[in-house]
Amino acid sequence: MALSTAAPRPFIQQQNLVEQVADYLTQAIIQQHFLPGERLSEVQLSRDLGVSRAPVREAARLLESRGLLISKPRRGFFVRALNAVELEDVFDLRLCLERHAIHRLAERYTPEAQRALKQQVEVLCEAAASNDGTRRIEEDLQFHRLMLHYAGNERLLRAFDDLTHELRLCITLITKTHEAPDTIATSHYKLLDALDSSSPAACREAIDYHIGVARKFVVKGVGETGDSSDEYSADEDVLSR
Amino acid sequence: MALSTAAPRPFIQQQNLVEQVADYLTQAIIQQHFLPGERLSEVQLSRDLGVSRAPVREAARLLESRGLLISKPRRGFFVRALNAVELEDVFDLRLCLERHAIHRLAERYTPEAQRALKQQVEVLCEAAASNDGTRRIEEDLQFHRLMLHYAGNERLLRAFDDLTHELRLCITLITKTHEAPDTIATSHYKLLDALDSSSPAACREAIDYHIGVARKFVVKGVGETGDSSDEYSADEDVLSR
DNA sequence: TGCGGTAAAACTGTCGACAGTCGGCAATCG
DNA sequence: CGATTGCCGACTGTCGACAGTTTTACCGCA
Repeated sequence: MALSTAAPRPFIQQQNLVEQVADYLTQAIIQQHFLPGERLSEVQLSRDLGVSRAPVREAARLLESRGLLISKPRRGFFVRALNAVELEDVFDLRLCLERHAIHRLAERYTPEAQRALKQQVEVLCEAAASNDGTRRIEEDLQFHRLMLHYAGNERLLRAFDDLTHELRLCITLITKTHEAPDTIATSHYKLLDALDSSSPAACREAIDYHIGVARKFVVKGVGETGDSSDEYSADEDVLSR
Repeated sequence: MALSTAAPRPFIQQQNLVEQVADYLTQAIIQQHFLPGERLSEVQLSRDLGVSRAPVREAARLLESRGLLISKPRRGFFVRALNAVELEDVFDLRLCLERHAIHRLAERYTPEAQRALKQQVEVLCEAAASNDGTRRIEEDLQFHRLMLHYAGNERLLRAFDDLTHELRLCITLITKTHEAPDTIATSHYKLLDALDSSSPAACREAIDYHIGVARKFVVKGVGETGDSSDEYSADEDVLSR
């Protein structure tokens, strides 16, 4: 939990402290330095990072809004642990967003978008071949992010980004699962082909298949490690207010 | 998924200062006490509300994550002003979410859901007849919230709630526009009929029409008042990172 | 009168401190 | 011996203060 850097004034120097702390926490969480369900102490973090509690609190709130942390009043922040149902919901929402995006994109598929996506697939394949699991995942997400971007709806992109944070929460669990580079390549080229064809049905089929595969991968991977019980989610009444 | 509202809530629930401030700010914003683009001073708010700056800052961060405020580093917080494009994006995303939701709901349309939605339409009609514009809007949103809820994807509901905050940002502008109660009634009963029919095509058509009408209403209303220039959005590169 | 530069004012980012609260532990009672 | 109650430590919620930066106001100068 506590990192080794015990210097009175560690690496962090200038720029927004809140963002730096947020980045640090994000990395620590998705790299499993903080385990799901683990409680994070504000003072402890302040000491470890050499900053006061204010930036830590604000960063924690930021991560809470991104779904990486959960706050219990007067108890503090806990690392979010996705159970199986929540994971299914995440992929269902992802399907919802990407279906919409690919249709919108097909309506306005410019050569520029085509070029950018094609290039990104190449980068992705390269990453897949390099055996760097984390980078492969990031490049994969970046491809989809590009799709959402060229779909032309900034708000849609933001919703996807919000979701992405939660995706990373569980995806990194299965970084080891090494998908064959050519499988990834064909999987993504299918999306490009569907876009080229301008056929809504083809687009939908392609994206459904694509996300279905990803979902199976992650759900299976998480299922093996076991979904921690959500002891912190105190059965909130979602209909209130 | 707990829809049992009988959860043992504590009788006295002393609300956080943060939440109280957030509620105050939210109300002040959607009631146009703070104008779009206006800068909010932390110290000013602290003085006015009789609290320190810490809760104000945290509340502002919260509203920022909800899209009601925008923060510029070392400049402070500004009330978000939606321009025409952003407004279109909001309704496009809403269409995306609700299309998905109504399909999921059609797959698992329980009598309980049917009853709850029907009842909510009645409440909505009553509100529409009462000439209370704000309440009409809230009951309308609550109907859609119920739809999303019974669709069975909590994450989808959260995405909708996030969007709702931005919807309120502009909807209240046109509170005066008084839609006829029977128009609202038929508009929503069409959704229920589509759900009863269990036909995906009918569901999609109904929700497309429904949201299309709402969109026109709001876009027209905002267009009249004029969309303030987004001088605070410093042309950020959305593709970075 | 218009303009540029400087200084004051105001504000945000950050910090340390205090008080109320929660969870755990131990002493007490049945 | 088990359950209950009171106490203790730790931690969060909140506060006021300081430093650096941005904005504004003012003044001299052309």
